[in-house]
Amino acid sequence: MSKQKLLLIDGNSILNRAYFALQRTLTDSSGRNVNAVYGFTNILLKVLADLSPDKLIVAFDERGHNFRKDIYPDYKANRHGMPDDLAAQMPILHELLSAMHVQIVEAPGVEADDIIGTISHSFDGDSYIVSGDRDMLQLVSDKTTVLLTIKGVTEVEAVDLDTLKSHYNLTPSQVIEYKALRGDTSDNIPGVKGVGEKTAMILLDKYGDIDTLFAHVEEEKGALRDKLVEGREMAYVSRQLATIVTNADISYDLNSANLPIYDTEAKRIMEQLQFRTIVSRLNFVSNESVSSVTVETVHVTTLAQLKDVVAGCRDTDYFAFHFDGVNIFISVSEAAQYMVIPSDSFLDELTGDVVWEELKPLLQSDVPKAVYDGKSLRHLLSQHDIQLNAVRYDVCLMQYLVEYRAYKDVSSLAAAFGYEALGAAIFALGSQLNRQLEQQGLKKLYYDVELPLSDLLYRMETEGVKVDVELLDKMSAELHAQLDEVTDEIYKLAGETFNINSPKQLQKILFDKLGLPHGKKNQRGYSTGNDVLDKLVDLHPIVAKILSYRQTSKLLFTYVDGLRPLIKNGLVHTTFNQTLTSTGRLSSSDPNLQNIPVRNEMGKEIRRLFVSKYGTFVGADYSQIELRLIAAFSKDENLLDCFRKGEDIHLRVASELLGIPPEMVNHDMRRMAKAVNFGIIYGISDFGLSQNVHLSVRKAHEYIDLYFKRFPAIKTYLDDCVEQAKKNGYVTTLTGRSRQIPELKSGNYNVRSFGERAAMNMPLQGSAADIMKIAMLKVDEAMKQANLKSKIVLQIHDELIVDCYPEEAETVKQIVKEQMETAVRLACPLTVETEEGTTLYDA
DNA sequence: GTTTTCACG
DNA sequence: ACGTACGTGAAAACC
Repeated sequence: MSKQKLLLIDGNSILNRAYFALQRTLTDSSGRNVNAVYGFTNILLKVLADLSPDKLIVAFDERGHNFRKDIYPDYKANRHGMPDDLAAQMPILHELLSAMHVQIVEAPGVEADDIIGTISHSFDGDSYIVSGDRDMLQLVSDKTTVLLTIKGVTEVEAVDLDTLKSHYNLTPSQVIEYKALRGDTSDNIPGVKGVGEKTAMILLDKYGDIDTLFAHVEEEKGALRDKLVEGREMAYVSRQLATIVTNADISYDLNSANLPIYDTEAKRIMEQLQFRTIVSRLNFVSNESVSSVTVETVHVTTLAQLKDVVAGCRDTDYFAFHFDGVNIFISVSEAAQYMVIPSDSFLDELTGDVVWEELKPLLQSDVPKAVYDGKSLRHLLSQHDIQLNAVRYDVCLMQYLVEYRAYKDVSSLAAAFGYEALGAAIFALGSQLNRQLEQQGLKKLYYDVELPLSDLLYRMETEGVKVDVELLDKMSAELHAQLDEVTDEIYKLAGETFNINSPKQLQKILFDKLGLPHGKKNQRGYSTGNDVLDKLVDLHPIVAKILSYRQTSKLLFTYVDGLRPLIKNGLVHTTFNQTLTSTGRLSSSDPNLQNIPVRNEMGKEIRRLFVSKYGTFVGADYSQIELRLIAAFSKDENLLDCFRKGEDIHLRVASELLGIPPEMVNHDMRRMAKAVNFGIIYGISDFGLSQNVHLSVRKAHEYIDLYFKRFPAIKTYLDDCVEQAKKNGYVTTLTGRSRQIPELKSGNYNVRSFGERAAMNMPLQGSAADIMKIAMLKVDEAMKQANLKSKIVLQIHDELIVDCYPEEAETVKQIVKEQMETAVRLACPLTVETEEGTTLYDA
């Protein structure tokens, strides 16, 4: 568990700042001025977005007895109360915050800063305090950061221990000492008369605190000494006034200090306040689904009971089954579930063996089942020699299609629907999500693609890929030797030893010690990425060595030595994640077999490590599938014509862009056109293109304009994607798979631009993924029909790898090519190329 | 845990 | 003026 982030808002301070920052009046539907509430809400949303905290509390001053008045009756006497116009907005803000279920803390006689001091002091995660009040800086610590509003309330400046030292030259406790000397007219803290900002800083620098100062006060001379002696008492009173209490008697509940919930009530209030832009930016949830469900859990302890449960399951439309590796949950109702805990003690009746023997026929039967992540469940059950059959509802897959959300496990999915009992949750979700699939027109995608695919992926994972362990050892030794050599040369050239893997240390060597010109900055210092290093390669021999070091160490640690612990009986079994990406692609991990080097010769050698189990690999990949899709979707005749004639697309685009015949296009021109084509797929931007081809942004912009002139239908199509996304909030693929793009509602240009590019890219990348998934199932089916024993083992987005018996290789090639090319019918032909070889290098 | 870098489509 | 190509995962350093 990571450290929790708690966001604490100084309510009065922020509302006050917002009021004075927004000079104009904003009226709500009933004519009240709500400008301060509006400013407050904006800064709250901004900080929430920037920081993504886990918890939120807003603190307010409470009018009433104030102990500071006991110390100094004039305290805050200068504040002639708030303007009526501002005071009237306080209850409106309270109403809004309550509607968003934000926890408000206030206590009689306690000021907001004391509330915040107390909460942040006792919170053991990281606290972030938002305030316009510089007094708050005294609360800064290694776990507390203060976000000060600047420029009114539109932005905040984060002050932690380092920035407090570097920008203000103060320690947190000195913030108090400073105020004791200087005072504060706005709170009517007197300070020492005649001591201002400058003098206070000088004195603090010299003595550190006022105790030391007054102990040495006789060393000061002249007027200053007199002023200090005179103001001594006031300084101590001021210090007490300025000190924020960290043990105030307040009550609050961190457990319910949740982030704002934007439900129908919050929406209603915001609409009433006429916060139109805010309303359009937020995703509101309906209140209906949040109510929690009570479920009865029956603990099954005897064999007779278990037999009853099994009989009950056989007698229903479907039942839910869940196994987390320890406990078993079974449910035939959304209001109740059975829990079985297989015992490992032979004294108990329900030992693991007994339980699994009883459940095996049920799980292997044709009785429909609801499960969460059937693929993982299959792996778990296979350890008990059970083959799961007839999964109807895989609620993990269903949820992924209905609404893409990163529910990382079954508990968070169940919780999102108000369930604590997993069995009952899976049962209920089965039929509920089925209805939603129906409503969204996604039943075909689920039943014909994703559900059967999860079974195929299970078989692919189980099949595994064979590794040449002997070669692995040899490569490891070679690369280690190579790496040692390069390391020595780098140390020699640098004149010292350092950690080459550390960007921080590398920066010091390259830019400070060797004085090489630095490029772009990252969060701490200058980037040492490859694109920067490439430009420096002619300036110093060390640069090439570092690039060589990087390449070798990447290959060695990630692909060679990194692979070793994942080898089981000479095989590696990747895991395909079917519910991770926002576009519908698969991802692969442990090991990731979708990013084995191929782009340069040295890296490609890694592919020799992966060898065929049955004799030979057949590889088949779609040629330019995404470009063909954009041609098909946009119906751009120019592009379609090119693909129908089977021409070289990059060559054709280069010739169109430069206005020269294809035979005049040279290698560089083609490379540039290729980059433009990629840009189109990614949601083009002039900057992105310029970075990629090393062109000026201006030039890149010209090429993009020119491209759209030559391929006007593409422009229309891409604009349409963005417009659809703005109108509906989502974009879709060929199969109806959808992706929400809330970024388009952002007030931030960059976030919004990202949303636009994603809206252009997802239908292409996602449809390509859809097609490949359909193709995989068709290939699998066709191979089964032909009684082949060869097995699909890998999918690399637009490429399939089949582990083949040599005598089946030719048939497999035919089947794979045929099925992939005809997986769907489009306005643009799809073409597939096949290769064959005994290792992944050759295939 | 987050950042940086780099491997892939 | 902003500060970027789309989608991923792994390793090491950093904090």
